Amino acid sequence: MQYFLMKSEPESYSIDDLARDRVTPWEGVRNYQARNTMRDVMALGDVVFFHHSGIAEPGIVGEGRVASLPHPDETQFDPTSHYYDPKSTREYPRWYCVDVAYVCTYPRTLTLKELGNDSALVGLSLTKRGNRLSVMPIDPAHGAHLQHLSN
DNA sequence: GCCAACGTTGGC
DNA sequence: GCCAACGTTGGC
Repeated sequence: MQYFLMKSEPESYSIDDLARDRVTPWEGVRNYQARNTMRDVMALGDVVFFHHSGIAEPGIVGEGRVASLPHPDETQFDPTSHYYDPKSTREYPRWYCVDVAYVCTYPRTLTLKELGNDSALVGLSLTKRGNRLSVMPIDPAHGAHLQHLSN
């Protein structure tokens, strides 16, 4: 079992939205590295840390689980979608995603600030300066520590 | 709202 | 294939 982290601006999609929906396709990722992680690395049942970005106290707010095999991101085919990609075709889809199922909301936010000061999390790419990846793998030891912190 | 980081685009 | 310009992300 592997650990990953996915970022979202709560204004656009929050952990509460996922709690309500139970499962959602993680659409709208338009970065090749992030796509490759979803398409080639993730497996059913893997743990996903849910990170809120773009707010005063960014941090990890809960957990999800990979709930599907990779599949084409439908929004790339939709001309009315913000994520429409005219260069993508049904035959050769450019963008893939996985479904993410809700697991839990943490009783408190694991703030970026806190995580950046934790000696057990040295090397965590989330807290590296300039990191913009919205989907990233998390080292197993770091993942276990994050779950420990959330209790 | 600023700006660092970094991915993408397009001219050459 | 280089690289400048531009756009986006996201913390602060």
